[in-house]
Amino acid sequence: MENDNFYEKVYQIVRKIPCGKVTTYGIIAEYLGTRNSARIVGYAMKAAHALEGIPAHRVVNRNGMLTGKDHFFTPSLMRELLENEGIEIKNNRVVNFKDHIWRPESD
DNA sequence: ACGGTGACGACAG
DNA sequence: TCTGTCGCCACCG
Repeated sequence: MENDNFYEKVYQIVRKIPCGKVTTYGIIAEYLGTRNSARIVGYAMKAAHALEGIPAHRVVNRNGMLTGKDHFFTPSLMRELLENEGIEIKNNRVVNFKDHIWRPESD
């Protein structure tokens, strides 16, 4: 279904991210056909904070860094949620980031 | 209606 | 390798 709302498109993808996996803003933007709008994806995630069922903590930047942690209720929440799912975080970064990447196309 | 803003990413030095 | 700069564009006041 063509949804004109860019945010909603982003949310639909983020909702699909499996437990224990992560993806990046750029991957989502690219999958939506707007490779240069990764920034907008991040902006959308900020707004997603108010919604339910959006695992925003599973979206990190291209380096696997938790750049959005400051936008959570507490800065440590993002890390805690990921660690609960078996993802190890070291120095604000996902350890073995490559092994945890999930892509929308593999859904 | 319009300009500033930003949970990014690519590239130059 | 690491830091700085620039382009990108939907949203909000």
